[in-house]
Amino acid sequence: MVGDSCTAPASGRRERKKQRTREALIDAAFRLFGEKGFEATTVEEIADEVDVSSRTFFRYFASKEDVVLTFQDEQFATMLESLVTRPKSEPVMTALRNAAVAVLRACEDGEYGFDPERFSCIQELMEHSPAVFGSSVEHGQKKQVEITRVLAARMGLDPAADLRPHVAAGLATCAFHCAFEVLGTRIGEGKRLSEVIDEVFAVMEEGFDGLEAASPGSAAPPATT
Amino acid sequence: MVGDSCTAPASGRRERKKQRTREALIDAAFRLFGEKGFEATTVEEIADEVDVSSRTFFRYFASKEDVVLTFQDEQFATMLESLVTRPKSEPVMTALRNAAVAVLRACEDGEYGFDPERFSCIQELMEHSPAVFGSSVEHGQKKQVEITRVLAARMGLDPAADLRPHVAAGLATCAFHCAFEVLGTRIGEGKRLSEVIDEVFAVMEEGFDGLEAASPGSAAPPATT
DNA sequence: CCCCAAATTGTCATGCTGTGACACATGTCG
DNA sequence: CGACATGTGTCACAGCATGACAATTTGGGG
Repeated sequence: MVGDSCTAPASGRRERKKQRTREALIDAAFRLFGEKGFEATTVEEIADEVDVSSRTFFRYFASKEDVVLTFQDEQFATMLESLVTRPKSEPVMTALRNAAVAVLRACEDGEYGFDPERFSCIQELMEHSPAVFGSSVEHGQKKQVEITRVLAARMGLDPAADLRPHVAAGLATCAFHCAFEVLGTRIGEGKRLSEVIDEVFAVMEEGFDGLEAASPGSAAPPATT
Repeated sequence: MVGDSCTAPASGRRERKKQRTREALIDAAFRLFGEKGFEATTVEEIADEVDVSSRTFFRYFASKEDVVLTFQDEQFATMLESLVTRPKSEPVMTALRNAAVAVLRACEDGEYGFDPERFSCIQELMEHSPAVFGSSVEHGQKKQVEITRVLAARMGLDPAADLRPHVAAGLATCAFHCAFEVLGTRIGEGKRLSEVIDEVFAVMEEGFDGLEAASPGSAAPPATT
């Protein structure tokens, strides 16, 4: 127990099987969610589809929502990576904006390991299923503290002593929520999420009252990566 | 059915009794939540305390969380009222800031119908109970569209055609989340929520990168009402 | 006063989520 | 192969939430 050297010590076979089961559960879940909707799909049905017991499902996922959240976690991790990669010369909001746009583009275009089809499926779920929407918002809010940490480091501030990293991280989360909400209105029709979030960040930087507070330096263009 | 003249047509008595039951349920719920925590309290216990069946509880509240959300709804309504009262000369963010600070002060000081004790009780619940926190965030996100409507009207914009009211409303929601989160860290120790949210708005207006983007006109002081 | 109609409530039944306990079997390693 | 660990199925159970129906209370008239 002391010398716990390996992260995935178990010999390959077991681990691979678990991974396959997990993937199978995710696939089955998304298929059923797509066919019958999230609420109308029971855990038992998902488990049956993969031929495991319901109990086993809950050994892989803490809840039905967790299957969907899994994905959000990956996006989130990618966003964080993208964020730390941004040159320190960029203003904070610009870095956040570029990181956000980058990760959404990746999801939409299937770069990295992302599956565009599943991405849009999740968007559907978020719009039509309150439970998914709710848990996603909640989860995002919890994850926000990680953004705060990264930003604090980037800004050279102590998150326990300065509000700014918290607010900056909050604005990023807010941008996602806004973009998502707008996507469901007439403004967002036919637009891609990455596009909309870019516009949201633009509005944040420009301000609301006429042209009163148009920022000086940081009117950075969308960035090509 | 056509000439539906009355809002509360039912003869006063019935209505009053229902109201009493409702209040009793809320009181019992908060008392138990305070004693044993939210998750450890079952609906049955709450109902028993008031001597009604569990089934009846669910006729008054859609869920256990709903008891807490009831409150948030009142705060929200008050905030909206406060917002429409703000002079149109104020910049949007200033109006939001003043409205937010006003409603939180009211909660803290027991103005209007607010109960300060219950207010702080809810804050406790939000910090210690994921379910409450989650449903609150979710609920707030849903209510945000109402802020968007009000702001759009104030700004003279069509919310279906312009991003700005959506973003402004999002920033307000974000300010609440941030303030709340910060309250749990060392920065917020001993501070009142109204104080913290005021600071959060200040940071939003000032920007993050040194003094680079300090806003010109709208550095409004906290406002005394 | 008494009966009718409407609203409120209790009871019962049911489905689903999520968890704990325990036995079984399957993979792992010496 | 044998000892051990790990994953899985089964069973049991608690809690949330909802539908259906009967019983009760309440309010309004005749």
